[in-house]
Amino acid sequence: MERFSSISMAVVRRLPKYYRYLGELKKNDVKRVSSQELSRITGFTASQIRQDLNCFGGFGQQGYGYNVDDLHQNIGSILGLDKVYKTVIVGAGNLGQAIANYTFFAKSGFIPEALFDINPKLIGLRINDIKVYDVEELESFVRDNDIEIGIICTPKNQCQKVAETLARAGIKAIWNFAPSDITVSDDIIVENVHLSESLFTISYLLKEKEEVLKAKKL
Amino acid sequence: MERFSSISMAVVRRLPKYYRYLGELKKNDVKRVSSQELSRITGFTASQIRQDLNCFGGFGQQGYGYNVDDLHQNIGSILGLDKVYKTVIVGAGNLGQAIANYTFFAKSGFIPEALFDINPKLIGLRINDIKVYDVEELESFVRDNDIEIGIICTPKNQCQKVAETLARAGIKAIWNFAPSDITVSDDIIVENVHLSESLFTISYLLKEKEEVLKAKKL
DNA sequence: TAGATTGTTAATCGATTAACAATC
DNA sequence: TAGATTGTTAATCGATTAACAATC
Repeated sequence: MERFSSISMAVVRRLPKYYRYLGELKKNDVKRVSSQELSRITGFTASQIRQDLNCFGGFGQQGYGYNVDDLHQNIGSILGLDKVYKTVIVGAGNLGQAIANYTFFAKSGFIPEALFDINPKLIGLRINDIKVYDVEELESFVRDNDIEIGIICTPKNQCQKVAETLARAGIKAIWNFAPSDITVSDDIIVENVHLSESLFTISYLLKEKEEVLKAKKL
Repeated sequence: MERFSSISMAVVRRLPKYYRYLGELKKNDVKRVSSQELSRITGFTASQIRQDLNCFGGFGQQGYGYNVDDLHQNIGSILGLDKVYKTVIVGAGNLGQAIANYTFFAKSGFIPEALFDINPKLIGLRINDIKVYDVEELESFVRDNDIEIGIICTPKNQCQKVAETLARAGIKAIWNFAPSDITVSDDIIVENVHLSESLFTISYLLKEKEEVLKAKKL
């Protein structure tokens, strides 16, 4: 995926964290917060936080800090959370069902309009009131319903085919949980969630730690 | 989590990708590969690949490249994939079940020994032949069975409590899928999978793209 | 006004890329 | 030997941190 903006991905990937912590402050009725306090909460430096926020505008006020409500709403809007996105979930196994049942996504504006599967036992079921369709109907469904985001929860061997179908139907973004990279046109946004890579990082760190401890003892 | 090693996390997080692509080359009976070819496949630069690999040793040979089998095995061993890790999954909802059913993890050496839940309807069930226990038994189970990795698949409001129980029982690493950060002793490895942050990144990029297109048309 | 804290520039640090001698 | 490609050093680039004037 090509990018045109000057905002670095490092900054973009911190925004959801700010958003989440600000949401918590808001829930606790905190009205103002300084970059120093945000630093304590998030673990980023105060300087970095001020730099990050200033990529998008001067949300703060000297001597005061940031208004929690305002900043929360502003970041939400920067993240595009003030609109609704229609999604489809392809693959109605455990993972697809988990996502269909995860109300937080729907609450955040990502609305699953349908699930798709090849398994006849699943087709026709309703999961969290979302209907499971035959994957044969995926292309027309996406096209006819102006679906923007496709969520791939199929096994590895299906994901490329599904991605191509979604691309043909005019999908704008793909959230891919299959443990394989997919190749689609450059103008479709692809976000991979490679769980095994996350898990392998754990085993690397476990091993590294063991080696360091061993070395220290000698 | 404190780290003592000089290897940067940027490098560590690329290792699983190398491992995966090398596994695919191996499956396709490719015997040797150059950094240039790996660059084409992975999208990293050839220079970066050589730098990364040389953090761990000279696996290549001038004029030849890298032996696929050897490199695959070496990176596997660097990642700690040549040993077996006992795990528990806390939370036997859709996500916990998805992970319990995901054979790839077990094949990679991460063996789920038990699931835990508070829901009496789930306790006693077997999922992919893994028994669901009452979460009350979590602490003693982890302690008595030398569990190394705890996988948290509970809702947000449970995860901190579960993390503390795991910590008390002597867990070495926590893989956290709950949409909240957990606070545990610094010597426990914590890997967070914050799905909403990944999703919000998509909506940011969708919005950014729209704005850029709009600006271009003016 | 004095104190606090931002917005922003400059300095530093770390990661990536380029270049090339070494060598298979 | 000639060609290919690594391992490694040096150069560049980008991201983070420090510093401080502006100002609420």
